[in-house]
Amino acid sequence: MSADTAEPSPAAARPPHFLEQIIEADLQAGRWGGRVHTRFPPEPNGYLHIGHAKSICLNFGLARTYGGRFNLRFDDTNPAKEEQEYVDSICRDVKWLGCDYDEGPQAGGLFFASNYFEQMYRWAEELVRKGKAYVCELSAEEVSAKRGTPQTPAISPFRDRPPDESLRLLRAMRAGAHPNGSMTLRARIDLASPNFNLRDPVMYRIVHEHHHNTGGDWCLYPMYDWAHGLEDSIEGITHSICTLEFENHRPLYDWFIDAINEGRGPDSEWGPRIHHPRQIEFARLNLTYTVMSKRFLLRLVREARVKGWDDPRMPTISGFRRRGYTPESIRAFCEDVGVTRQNSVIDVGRLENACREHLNRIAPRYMGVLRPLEVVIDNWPAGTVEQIACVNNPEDPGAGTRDVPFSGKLLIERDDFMESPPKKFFRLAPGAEVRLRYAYWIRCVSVEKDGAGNPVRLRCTYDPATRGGNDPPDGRKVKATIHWVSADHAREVEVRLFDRLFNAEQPGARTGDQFDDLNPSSLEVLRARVEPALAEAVNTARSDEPARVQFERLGYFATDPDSRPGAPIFNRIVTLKDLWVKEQKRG
RNA sequence: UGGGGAUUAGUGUAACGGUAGCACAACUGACUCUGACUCAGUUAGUCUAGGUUCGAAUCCUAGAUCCCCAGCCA
Repeated sequence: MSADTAEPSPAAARPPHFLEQIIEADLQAGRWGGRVHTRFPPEPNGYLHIGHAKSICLNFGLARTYGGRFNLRFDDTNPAKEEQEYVDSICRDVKWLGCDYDEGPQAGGLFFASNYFEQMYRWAEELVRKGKAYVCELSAEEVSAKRGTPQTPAISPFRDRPPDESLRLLRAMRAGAHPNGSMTLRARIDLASPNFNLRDPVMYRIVHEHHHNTGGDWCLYPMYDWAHGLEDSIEGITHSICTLEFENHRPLYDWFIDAINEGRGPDSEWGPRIHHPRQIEFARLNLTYTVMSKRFLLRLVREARVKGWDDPRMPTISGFRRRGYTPESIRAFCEDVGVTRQNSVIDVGRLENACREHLNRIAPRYMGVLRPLEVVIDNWPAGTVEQIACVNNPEDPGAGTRDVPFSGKLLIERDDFMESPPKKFFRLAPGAEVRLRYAYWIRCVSVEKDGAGNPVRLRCTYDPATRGGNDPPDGRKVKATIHWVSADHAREVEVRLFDRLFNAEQPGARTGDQFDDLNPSSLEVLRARVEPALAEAVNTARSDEPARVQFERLGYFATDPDSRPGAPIFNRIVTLKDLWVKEQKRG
């Protein structure tokens, strides 16, 4: 298993990307006292997806590269959407990815924005007293109506309310004296700014709702723009990395911290200045044939179009985990796609490739037949069973061999036989000869069919001189090797095959509704027949991680948690590359 | 229409005034007891138009295209 540990050190092999360049320049300039401290700040309102994985790996990787720390922080400022279930799943996913926030050299810790509510509130009162914030009694609809246009300013009739009065109202808001939506605390910035985010943004709104962490302590909840920079500041974050759509929010991020710091200093009545991190934006990950929005994924789950957040077809981290992806391969993928400020769409095939690359190194091989076709070997000595030694992993010489029983009644893959094969079909056909992997060469002498004309049994002969699958002395050649199982020894197992969830490269591009591009047949469940050693290996596997194996010539498979003792279920993680499929599509 | 960003082979991504390189995809071929893996090779690119310069993907000017922004979401 030594191949498993070989993961290239990411930042070493390539030129530094723009974030690394920024950090190196900051380090060079002595900013932050040489510290690097990053964070991943999810809102617990859904499960993490592969796009989040990129952000997690980025933030954690930066901390690792520069000997810094990495925090996991829940940005839990909206109780209406957040749940403990999501908190739990996020913690698990981040750890599974190998980005440990509470153990190891990068451990910065686990935090909740909601634990800072008291501190944030004190700063809010400070801004009110400084005349930088005021209580506004406009309704949401009125604010919207008075937003103005890019050219005309917004209108806010309460912005000149005296600080004392705002302070009194703010305290009443906090005390629960007012219903949802009746008033807000707003920052007094610039009603005419072409950046709408600066048109006196809301800092606090009233939400009478139970919070997963603070329970009923608060009915006043901070908005993202007010809260986020403060969270970063409190934790001593140096580089606050977020996605491109927050670019227009950066002036606000800076404004709030500057507003708090105004008048602060060593001898100030307000206290010392607070830490001011730097927000930097990068382009989020997009994948072909994939929808990444949490809202949409939630809909898939709620409308039962998939079996849950961890359905192996979902682009969630838990979905990939259940499907059988390794964290190593997801990390390698995130490293591979790079970090820039350009919007892009990555070919989902690259994720699959990263997975194949890792699994090829570590997955033991077995033989299994998905759609069986019976083969009877006419000249096989009746009643005899031979044990065939099979290589466990050609990529890993230390993996050894196992015995697979061989007999006169076999099962092969339906796709490996064609009655009237095209020119480039090298497998079994009437009169044709193939190698059974590690076993013998067989020749098809006749085909038995059912009433509908479908082949149900192949009658073949074997060549004893090809024992072990080796070339016979007469110099004969075969162009194909196929997999097989002994019919009477094979175990039946459930296999789940997945196709992409969407038929369109960019779901929703056609009609505007991503649901219109859902692939109706993205799941196929089969009863497959596998060699006995596989069934045994699975029973002894650890339960916290799936057993991952290669079915020779078919793909990589992982045991699903639905498995029961003696009744394993295999998810196909990804197929092997298949040039024959490509050849067929070419026509 | 206002503001903020981005444009380099099919897709991604380097090159930071000095030979446009890499990965994936595609296509050839070699190897092969997995039509896998591996290896070798081929095709193919600086959004446009001007300018500065001995020299421009890089700097300047003008334009084009795409993305984001008018939640009491994050």
